[in-house]
Amino acid sequence: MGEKPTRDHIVEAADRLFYENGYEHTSFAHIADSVQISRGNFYYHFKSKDEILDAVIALRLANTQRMLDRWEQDAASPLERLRRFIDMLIVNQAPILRYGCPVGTLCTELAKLDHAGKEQANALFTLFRTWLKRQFVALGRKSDADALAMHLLGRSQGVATLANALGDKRFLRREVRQLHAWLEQDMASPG
Amino acid sequence: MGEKPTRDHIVEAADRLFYENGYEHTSFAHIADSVQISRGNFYYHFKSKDEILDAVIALRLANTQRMLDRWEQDAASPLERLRRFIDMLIVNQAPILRYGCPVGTLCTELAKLDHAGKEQANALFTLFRTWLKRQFVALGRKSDADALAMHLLGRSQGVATLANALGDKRFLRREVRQLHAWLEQDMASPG
DNA sequence: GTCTATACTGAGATAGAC
DNA sequence: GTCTATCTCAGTATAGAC
Repeated sequence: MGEKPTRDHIVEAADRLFYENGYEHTSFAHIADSVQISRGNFYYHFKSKDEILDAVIALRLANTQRMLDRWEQDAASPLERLRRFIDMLIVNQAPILRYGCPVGTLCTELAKLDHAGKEQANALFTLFRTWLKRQFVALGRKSDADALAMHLLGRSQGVATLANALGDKRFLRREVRQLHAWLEQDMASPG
Repeated sequence: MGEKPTRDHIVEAADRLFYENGYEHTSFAHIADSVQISRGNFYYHFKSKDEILDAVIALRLANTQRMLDRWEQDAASPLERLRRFIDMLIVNQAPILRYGCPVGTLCTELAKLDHAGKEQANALFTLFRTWLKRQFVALGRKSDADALAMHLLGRSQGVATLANALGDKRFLRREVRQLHAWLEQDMASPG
C-alpha cells in the first residue's frame, strides 16, 4: 500500500493529456515526460498506444460510474440528481472552457479518426444516458424518459462545445440557468 | 475560363478531408492523392500546412456568407430564415451523422491543438451568430437577440455532436422538431 | 507549374543491458 | 521494472530538373 503502480501513473497522465491536447496529438514522449519515466519503459506496461486509450476509457468509465453512484446517494430526489448533472457544467467550468467536454471531444476525435476505440468511448455517453433515463422514469416520465435523457445530454454537449470554442463563460452560465428552468417547467407538465 | 486553378482544387480537397478526417490526421499525401498531383508541387502553392488551413477557413467563410445571403433573399420573413438555419441539420443530415458539424468539430480540434488558426475558425461561428441575431432583432427581440442566437447555435451544436457520436438519426430529427417548436413558442411570447 | 529525389524530423515500436 | 539504444515509418519540407 501507499505506492501507486507505475501503470496507474501512466493511465492518469494519459487521461489528462488526451483531454487537454487530444488523443492523436499526444505522443509517448509527452506522457513519458509527464510520468517521469523513459519511453522504453512504456512498452513494459502497454503494447501500443491503442491499449493506453483502452485503459484511459476504462478509467473514465469507472470514475463516471463512481460519480453517478455518489449522486444517487447524496441527492435525495430524482429532480435533485438531475440538477447535479446540469451543475456539472458549473463545477467543471474552467476545464470545459479550455478543453470542452471530456466525453464529447473524445468521441468527436475518434469518429474522425475512424478509430476502433470509438464504440468504447460512446459507452461513456451511454452511462450518462441510462442514469438520466432512470431519473426521468422515477419522475413518472416513463414513456419519454430516454428522449428526455438524450435531450439533456445534447443540450449539455452544445453548451460545452460552444463555450469552449468561444471561451464564453457568461454563455455557459446563462444556459445552465435555462436548463434548470427547463427542468422545473418540464417536470411540472407530464409529457 | 473553364479550367479551375490547381490551387482551388487543393483547397477544396483539403476542405473535404479536414472535415472527414480532421486537420491533424490529414497529411499532404492524402491531399495530393485526392487532387492527383505530386507532393512536391504542393509547395509551389502553399508554404506550409498552416497556410492550407487558412485557405480552407477562408473558403468556408465565403461559402457560409454566400449561403446566408441566399437565405436572406429566398426566405421572406425572419422566422422563415431561422427555420432554414434549423433545417440545415436535416439537409446535411448524412454528413453530420458521419462527421459532425464542420464548424464545431474544427473549432474543437484547433482548441485542443492550441493552434493559431483557432480564432479564424471561430469567425465561422461569429458569422452565424451575427446573422441569427439580426433575424431575432427583426422579430422584435432586440434586448435578448444575441442570447437567442447563441442559444440556437448551442442547441444545434449539441444535436450535431451527439448525433455524430451515437450515429442516431432519430434523435437528430426529433431534436429538429423540438427546435422548430421552441422557435414558434418563443417568438409568440416576447422576452 | 509540375515533377522526382531527398533531407529532416518526430512518431510508434523493439531489443537487450541492468 | 526500468533504462539506453536503435529501428522503421510517415510526415513536413526543400532542391533542383524539366
